[in-house]
Amino acid sequence: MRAGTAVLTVDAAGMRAQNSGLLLNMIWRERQISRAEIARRTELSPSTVSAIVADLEQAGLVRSIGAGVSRGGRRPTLIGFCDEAFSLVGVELGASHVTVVLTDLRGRVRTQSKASHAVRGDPEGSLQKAKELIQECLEAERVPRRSVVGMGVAVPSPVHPAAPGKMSPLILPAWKHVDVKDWFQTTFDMPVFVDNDANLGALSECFWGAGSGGEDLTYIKLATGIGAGHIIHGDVYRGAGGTAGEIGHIPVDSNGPLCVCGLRGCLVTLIGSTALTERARELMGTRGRKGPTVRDLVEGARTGDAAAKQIIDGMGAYLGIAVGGLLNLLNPAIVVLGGEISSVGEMLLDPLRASVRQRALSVSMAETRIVTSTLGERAIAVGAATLVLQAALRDRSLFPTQTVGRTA
Amino acid sequence: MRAGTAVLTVDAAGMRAQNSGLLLNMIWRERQISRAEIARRTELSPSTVSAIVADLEQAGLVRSIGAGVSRGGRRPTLIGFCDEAFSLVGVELGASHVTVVLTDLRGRVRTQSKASHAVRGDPEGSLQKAKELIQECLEAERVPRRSVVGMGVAVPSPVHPAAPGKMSPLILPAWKHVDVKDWFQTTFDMPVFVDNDANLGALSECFWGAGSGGEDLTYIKLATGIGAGHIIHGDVYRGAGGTAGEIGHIPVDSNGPLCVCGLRGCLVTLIGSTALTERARELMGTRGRKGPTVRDLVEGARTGDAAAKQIIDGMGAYLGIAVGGLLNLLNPAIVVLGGEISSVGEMLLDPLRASVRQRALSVSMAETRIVTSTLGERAIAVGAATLVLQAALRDRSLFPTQTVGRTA
DNA sequence: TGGTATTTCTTCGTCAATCGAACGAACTCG
DNA sequence: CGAGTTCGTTCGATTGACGAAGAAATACCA
Repeated sequence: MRAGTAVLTVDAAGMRAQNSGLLLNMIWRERQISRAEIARRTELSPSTVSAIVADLEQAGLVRSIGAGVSRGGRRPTLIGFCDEAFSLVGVELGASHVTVVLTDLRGRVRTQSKASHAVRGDPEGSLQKAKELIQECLEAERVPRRSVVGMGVAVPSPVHPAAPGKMSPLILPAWKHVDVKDWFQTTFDMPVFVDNDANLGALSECFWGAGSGGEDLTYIKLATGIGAGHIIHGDVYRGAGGTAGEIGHIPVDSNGPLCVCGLRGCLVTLIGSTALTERARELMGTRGRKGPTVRDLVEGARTGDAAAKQIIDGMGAYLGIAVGGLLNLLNPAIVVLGGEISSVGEMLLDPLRASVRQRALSVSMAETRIVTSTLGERAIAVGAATLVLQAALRDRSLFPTQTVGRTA
Repeated sequence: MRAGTAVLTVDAAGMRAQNSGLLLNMIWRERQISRAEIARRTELSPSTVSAIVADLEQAGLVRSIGAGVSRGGRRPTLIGFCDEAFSLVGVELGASHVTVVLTDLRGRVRTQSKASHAVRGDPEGSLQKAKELIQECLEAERVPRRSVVGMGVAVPSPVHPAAPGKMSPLILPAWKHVDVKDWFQTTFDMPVFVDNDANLGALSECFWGAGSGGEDLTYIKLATGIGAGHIIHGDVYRGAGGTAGEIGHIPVDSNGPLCVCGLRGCLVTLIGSTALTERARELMGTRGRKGPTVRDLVEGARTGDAAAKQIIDGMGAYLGIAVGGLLNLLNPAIVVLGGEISSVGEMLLDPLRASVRQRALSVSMAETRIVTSTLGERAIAVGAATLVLQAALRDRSLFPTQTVGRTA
């Protein structure tokens, strides 16, 4: 009994908000565009476009960046987005580390800082650590508090849409009594957005990586845990309870080892970092006291180590079972693999694609590109910052109204 | 590099269109509501609401339906939707039959007609059959052509968003040179919408069945083929290539029989109608010349036949593997089972839920309701009609402008 | 029973945002 | 160097929503 999308009503002011938002997005996307061109594309009248652009210029969001090429008459003045007018803070609370980035409005990292920390078991300490790192970043760039739009936080837990600050008691039991969103909001007094790490990896890829230009992709984070994030119609899709994308607990081998979740042969027990390094210890021998790491595995694969290659082949085969199901069920335009191990590139993609081909309809396979991420280890923290950007590009009022415009 | 939803720009007329559309939806959803209540909920001014309601009344879409209860002052005049003002045509091209329904704007079937036909191999004959049935329905109710909003067509093939009239050459090779959408459009000269049968079953459930009230569900059609349809944020999700929901070809048993798609142990080879009836023949013996049908199986299960129960148990177990993956990947709010066999209800749901519990995270499991459809065999044809309704509720201009208003 | 407060809905003047036409500025092309 | 084109702005007209005020209908209370 549901019907058309429940949009908000519009009055005269809402009309302006909607149109100016649309223009802001267009200018952001196009990087440089003339008023005349905007008028042609939006079918708004030239006078309206001029008025709105003046508004945006006043707010310090866009500015003139010289003249374009003539189309047979007066040369157009190009309008560009002020990428550096505001800053975004992105925080990644990983399983065992905290990463903070300070980016501009084009996802470029201005400062970053990172610290190892046992996040899972120590909420208070982790938050304190995050606070220090954030302050460090803000001070390093002498960023005035006024110019920070907001803060995005990536957490290693599903996030329920109705209570975005609460962690899953199953995944992070120690965090039971903490509300992450509230804590950051009260500590830093700015808008805070919280989401799952894989979801934010997906958002990052959609904005800045392999999926840029598209609106639908799935990102798979290969690390200690295996998680996926879906972007559907340009938005993170969280599912009814926020657990969409929990690909790590898909059973792929009914004879596999027992998983913490209670099931047997979950993907994560077979290709999670722990499983990989254990297998590496068996096949490649111990390196130093602590045995081989994922980094060693990547290194081994690069230098042609047969054992490393074998491990990654096996990983591709298992992962293919889950990805095959994904293609049949969701048919995403792109599947992006992230996490440290994904840096081996084709070495993982080849066996993966072969495995998927055995399990997915050729049609869905043909429509889907499977690639590895090129954004590196900051992808998730940047994705967190991107969550703020996405919100602000939708709702202009999130950009602080600044008196002295810093432009770029 | 994508940002805020690419909405259209708004001028004064667009403002009215948006607001009147919103109001129309609200009246449709609420069935009866006063102008004052609309004004409170939409935060539109009372004068504006009155003006828009007058518009809608003029167009024959809504009408006064008496007075409501007073809240301490003048009694409100309730406005209701004219459910019977227009008609919708829904066509289902099944694997071996053609069904046509004529519904009102509340999904109620006014007339229906159905014929067996070998649809897969005979495009021309099927279309001709459909034409006859449609004309039959239109004449039976003496529906003036003017009052038909449009036609929805369900096809047993994935539908590519970019070419909605073309069938998949893999699934329906004989239909290669036919454009279904074009054919119906030129034959009946009205708006035509085409989609996959499972997608339309899902839409039907979302509007009129188990999912009504919600915006996210997955429907699984259990028949000769096994297909799923996803409703995400109130909309059919088709994926990049239109093959989202091809759950039938998820491999659930690596030792299973070979499937037409080239893989082994696909869900459809294990729990498709053919597999079920074959298994029934083994366990229940032949009934008459042709062996047991799905109907016999349902009947057997109802009357407590042990063999039938065993077959359905097995079906639930296999289906659970696929549904478990679905819950982990997509975390829908509701999973609805459709198709003839689903009428056994709990008999299928029990083993299914047990199987899913072994394969899905308890979190996603807890958030998801798994139920059987109650809409019966017309669900898909009605879903096709609903596709037209959904489009028209979004874009009022799809409703024909009629001079003499037929109301309800 | 009658008066007052409340709620509903309409009327009418005001306001805000867009549009369209006209205009000046800047440029290309022949 | 002039004609024609394109770009951006200015200004009056139009449109739709809003707000205040008023009329109608009803509940509540003395």
